[in-house]
Amino acid sequence: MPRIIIVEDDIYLREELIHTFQKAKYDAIGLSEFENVEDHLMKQKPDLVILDVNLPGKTGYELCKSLKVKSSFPILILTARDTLSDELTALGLGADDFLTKPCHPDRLLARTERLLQTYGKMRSILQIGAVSLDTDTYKLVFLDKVLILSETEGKIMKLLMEQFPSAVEKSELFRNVWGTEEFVDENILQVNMSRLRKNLSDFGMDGIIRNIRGKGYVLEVDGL
Amino acid sequence: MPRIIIVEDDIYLREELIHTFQKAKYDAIGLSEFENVEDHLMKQKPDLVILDVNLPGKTGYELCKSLKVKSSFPILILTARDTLSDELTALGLGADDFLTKPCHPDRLLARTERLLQTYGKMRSILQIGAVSLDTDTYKLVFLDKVLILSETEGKIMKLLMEQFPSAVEKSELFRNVWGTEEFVDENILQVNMSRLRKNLSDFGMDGIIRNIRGKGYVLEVDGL
DNA sequence: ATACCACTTACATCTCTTGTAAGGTTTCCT
DNA sequence: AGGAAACCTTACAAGAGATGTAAGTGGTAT
Repeated sequence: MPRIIIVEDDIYLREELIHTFQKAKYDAIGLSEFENVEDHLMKQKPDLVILDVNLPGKTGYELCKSLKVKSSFPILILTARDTLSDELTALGLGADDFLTKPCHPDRLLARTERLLQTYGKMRSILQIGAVSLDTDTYKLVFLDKVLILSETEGKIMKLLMEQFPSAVEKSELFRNVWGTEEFVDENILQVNMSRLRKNLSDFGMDGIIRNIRGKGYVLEVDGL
Repeated sequence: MPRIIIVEDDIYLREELIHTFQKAKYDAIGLSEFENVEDHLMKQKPDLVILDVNLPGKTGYELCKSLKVKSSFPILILTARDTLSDELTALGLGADDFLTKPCHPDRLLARTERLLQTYGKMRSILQIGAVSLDTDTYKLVFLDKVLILSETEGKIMKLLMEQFPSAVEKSELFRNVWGTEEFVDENILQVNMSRLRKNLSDFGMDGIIRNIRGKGYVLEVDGL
């Protein structure tokens, strides 16, 4: 049951949308908090997001832009602003579809369904900016180039991308990559970090893994 | 330069569309033959297809449906029929977007651009019905299950899917997998076919590779 | 019936990945 | 400045997985 998060401040419309999606067998959730929408959203791990444009605080456009940088779920913008320039802005910011209110439920459902289908094939793909990683095969794609990482390096990269822009603690790396919290030998992590960095560097992604002394590692994806 | 194929029987509109896309730095090609559109289209290896609905011969809907079974490029339906039911039909058949004529060039370009961006991540994916194969990593996906093939088996599978529904000759397999036309030892092909079939069978795709005595092999994807 | 083609299994080789070891470099604190 | 702790790098060897060879079985067409 795909999870759809609805970001809409009009309570009445929000409930209506939730109802529409729930009737169609979706796990529809409405957000009623408009502070830190971004964090709330990410925590819910949505399969798709419906976004209004006129929101208290950050606009839907700003939200869309920053969500698209670090997420890989589709975003559908639903708004009362119906000019071409609104549509172009939305699509330009990475929105996957743009519909205007009022919108027939069937149209909304059909568009939603189609997006979920398209993105279904990419369920295993993590995305940060122009970089994407297939977590099944550890295929890294960046600027039309492809690099296939080995299993260990891939797992490290996966963790770094999942937690971006936060840092990943060493203990967490040990737990997730080697299955043990007790990192008897720190060296093994360093060796693999070294290998991964070398590969990334040859690939054109120099210096994107930064060490945090005593803590762990972070991804540094400013330039990309 | 992404290649866009335009399937539209109205000459005037077709030229206008081609011009719009060419100005936007696309490799835009119009189809003027409406017999065997499907074969013509596939030969051009498009990155995206713009499809009219009212065509001589097969309708755009029929075309869309059969293209979607064997291809992996996005399809945008552009039509004068503007009812909700038309849109629902199109989306239901797998169309990636639905726009009505007359359509502002900027809107068309923005929608096209977005589709190309979304599908860009899947450039390396072959698709036949419910089966897909990533030709970089040889990740095979079928019914939410994932199987990662070894390089040799993956290359064989790739050829079979690329040429579907035609057969692949043994000489072609030797050329593409082992880099030599002269198949000194036929056994190596048989061994790898055997291994591939075993893996596919365990994966729930039993008997989909059929031998053609003296010729080669075909994919048999009726049931899937 | 027989010759040809296709299929299968076992085994050895090879490649790629991983962890270990050892030595070097950077950073931080006194 | 000096030393310790944390981090980085390179080389090497063991291990796992993939590939090709060999040899024998089974099926099909004439």
